Amino acid sequence: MAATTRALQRERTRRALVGHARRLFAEHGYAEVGLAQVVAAASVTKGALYHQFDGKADLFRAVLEEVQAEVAAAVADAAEAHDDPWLRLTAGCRAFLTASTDPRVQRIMLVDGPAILGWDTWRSMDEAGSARHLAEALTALADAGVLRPQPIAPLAHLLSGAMNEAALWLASSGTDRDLEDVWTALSGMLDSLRTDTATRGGR
Amino acid sequence: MAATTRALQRERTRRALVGHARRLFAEHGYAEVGLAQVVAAASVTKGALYHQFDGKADLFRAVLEEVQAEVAAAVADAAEAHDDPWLRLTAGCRAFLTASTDPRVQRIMLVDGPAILGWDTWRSMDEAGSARHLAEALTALADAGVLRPQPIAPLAHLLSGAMNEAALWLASSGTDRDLEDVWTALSGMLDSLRTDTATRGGR
DNA sequence: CTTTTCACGTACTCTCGGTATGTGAAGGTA
DNA sequence: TACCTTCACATACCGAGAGTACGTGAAAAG
Repeated sequence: MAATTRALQRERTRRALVGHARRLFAEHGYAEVGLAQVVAAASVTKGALYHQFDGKADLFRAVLEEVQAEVAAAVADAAEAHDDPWLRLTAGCRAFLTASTDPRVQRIMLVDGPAILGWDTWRSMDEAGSARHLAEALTALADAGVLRPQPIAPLAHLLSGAMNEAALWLASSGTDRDLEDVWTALSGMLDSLRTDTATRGGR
Repeated sequence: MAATTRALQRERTRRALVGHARRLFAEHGYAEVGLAQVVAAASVTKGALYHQFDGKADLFRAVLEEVQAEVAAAVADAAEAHDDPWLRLTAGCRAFLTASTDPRVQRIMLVDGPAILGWDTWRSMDEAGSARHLAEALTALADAGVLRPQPIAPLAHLLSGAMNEAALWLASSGTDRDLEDVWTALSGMLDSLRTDTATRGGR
């Protein structure tokens, strides 16, 4: 296929646009960033942007996809470091909490995302990312009989929402102490889902 | 005091603007609604709007305050119907879930709010509303020894986030069955916070 | 009755997302 | 290698909508 010059250039331009847009959106918020700033930072013009994307919202969507993919990868890495399904769940949750506390992630993924793309779209994108790992981990535990029999979807949404909000709070006023307190409380919630009532280590 | 003609007229105009803006914002979303539509619906002009508000975002803030006040009132009403602190908590949570499932509330309070005003501002407004009732209920239970000793703030944020997300999910694809499943799962989480491990009735 | 204030209307500006069109190099074809 | 097509952009422009400057008439003050 020759790795055509055109395809390479196209990909470089796209990378530049997404990269700079991501930085600007994260720093100032979607509404405060003009396309003029983005194309200037990427050293291209609006023509290039509209050749690659359908518009500002579509550019944001590409940025969000990248951010969510990275968070999902962090969650997956943390989970795959363990064999025990329960540890996979807790390690994944902790990794999500850590990754989502990054301000560069938050504004894009948790604040602007739903408002720009609509909640339904945001939801489906989220479930293609880290939320899928959560649902899968819960399903595996339910199948293994570790969790009390119950519908998974409502549980996954409750936990996902809890972690999203906690991450925002931690980034806003969070100390290391707050992170540990959140984790203790969240661990307690997770433990309460188990069939055995014994509390496993919180840390 | 005399209830001046001017003050009355001013208040009527403000009411009209907030009321119609609320309906339009809820129906189409903040970004899709122009100020021209709002002032036309309220039968005034942009001059009136900018005389009463600092701009579009400030108008939205007034709308959000009204919505949050109503939700908070619903929560407070439900809680005050009970004397037992635990029932006050659960009834308040259930009321919040019900009220927040209304699409007219969601888009303004849960989706657009944080993005338009910024998460910090949205958070402080939320804590002046229903989130305050949640924190107070939890504090009362902790003081009474019903809850295991633990920091309240992280817990309140986890629960608040869980309910926000659950409400959005319920409105999006929710049946009555889903509502009950969410409530069962949430009740389980709340129960797990108690000193006694006995599970009280979920309904 | 004069003067000031205030609530609002009118007309304008200006930023910014989006579009229509031009252009030159890459890549296929004879 | 001459020609033609495609593609990845650049340039110039348009329209919508948020925000502003200024005018006005009725209410309140004196």
